[in-house]
Amino acid sequence: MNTVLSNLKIQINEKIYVKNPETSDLGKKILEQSIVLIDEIGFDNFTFKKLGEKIGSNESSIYRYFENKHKLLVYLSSWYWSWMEYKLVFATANILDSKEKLKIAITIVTEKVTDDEYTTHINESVLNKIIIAEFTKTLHTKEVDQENKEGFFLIYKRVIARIVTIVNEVNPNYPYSKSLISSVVEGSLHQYFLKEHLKTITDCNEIVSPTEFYLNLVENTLNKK
Amino acid sequence: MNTVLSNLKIQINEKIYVKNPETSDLGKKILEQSIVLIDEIGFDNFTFKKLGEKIGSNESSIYRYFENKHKLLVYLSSWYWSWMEYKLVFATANILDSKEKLKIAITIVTEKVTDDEYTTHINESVLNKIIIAEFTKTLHTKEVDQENKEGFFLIYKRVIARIVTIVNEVNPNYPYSKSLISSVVEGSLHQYFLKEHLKTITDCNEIVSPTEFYLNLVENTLNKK
DNA sequence: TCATTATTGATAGCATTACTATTATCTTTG
DNA sequence: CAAAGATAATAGTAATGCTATCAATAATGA
Repeated sequence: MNTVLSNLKIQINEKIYVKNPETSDLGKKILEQSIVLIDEIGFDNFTFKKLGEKIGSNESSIYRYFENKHKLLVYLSSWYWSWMEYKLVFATANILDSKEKLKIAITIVTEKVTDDEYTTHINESVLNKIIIAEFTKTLHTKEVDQENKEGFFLIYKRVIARIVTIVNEVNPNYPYSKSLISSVVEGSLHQYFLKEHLKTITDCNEIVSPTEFYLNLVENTLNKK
Repeated sequence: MNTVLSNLKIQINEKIYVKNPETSDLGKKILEQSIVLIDEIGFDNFTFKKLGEKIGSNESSIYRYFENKHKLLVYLSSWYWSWMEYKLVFATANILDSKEKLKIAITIVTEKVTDDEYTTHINESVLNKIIIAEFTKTLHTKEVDQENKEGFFLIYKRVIARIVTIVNEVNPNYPYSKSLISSVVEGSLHQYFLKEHLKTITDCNEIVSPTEFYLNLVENTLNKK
């Protein structure tokens, strides 16, 4: 069942890759080790040549899977948000109370990520570190509108849309549900970043979690009359 | 008085530049035109060579002012937040009511930016567009801790700290004032970005402003008992 | 005003990056 | 075992991100 699940849950837009990396050993090694290498040296210093050396393969072979490193990052991001969506749907299924459902959803997207043992070649915990450090770079390019049109960010937007739906159930009169949730999802990554690097402008630390902050924020915002 | 003000309000950390660009014509042209060029082609495609061509000067001359384009972006960001701090201090001076002061502060950091006529070589409106599109890139590098130690982000953190102080006046019992304000300042840039590029996950548009959303958010969060 | 110094411009050069192309080798699978 | 497909090795090219050198101006001060 595990394999069935791990195949089913992750569906990546075909335009993001040249050849589907999930279909070969080399492809999976590219995914696995690019996560490790980007975490190690940062996306800006990451090159296909260095990745090739790391996986004992050739630069040109990697180009057969991804046009460039930007697309690879978009792929990894899509994978991450797809996995997040899966967790979200799974955790909120069969929960009838909207408030409870929202609480679970906010927790899922803001809590600390641990590795999912069902996926062998992706370490979600390290991938999460990359998303915290590098995800904004997938959006902040001159090509964002074109890539958005091609559906590169669909899964990310769908994750947000799902939570927005729950917010609208909890409080149909609140007029900023989309901004609230996009702010929570993006902001949570930012709070994790600050907690690590700019500690003086966040309250999040070993004791106070981003989840605690955001649960409180969303509750106060929606339950106000 | 205007010149006095424009000299007084902007004080940039000396470690960010090789030679102070405010001290020469070429330096000012570098600042002025780099803003225009980064806005035009994006920071990723921006090079000192292209900037040199644009200002009719030489690549190597620009290197005498800034070590690399990253430092130039850090400089422009510092300039922006310094200008923002100035506006903030100015607008909240002599306001006695904390709630009113907070309202003004949130408005200042989230409202649409228009050009400040007192500064001749910086177009704040275009600079704001760059900050929306590129500011996170100044932080999301492998050198962030080192650069933070050297004070590269001091002004940004001070802007946030100032507003945090006001939040603490308004509601001394609210335990997440730093996360709230860092979330508002960063999130506001993000909402402007979404409004432009990923409209489906924000409520902000021509009618609803990020300022409206954030004033509501902060009010609901702090006035809850 | 002439000499010194600082600033800028022009040119060259080098290592790295971001690819593309070609050809050889190695695996599958029919 | 032959053909097709995937990968590896090598080479090459244009752009990037610099550094170094030297010449030409401009500013300054003795």
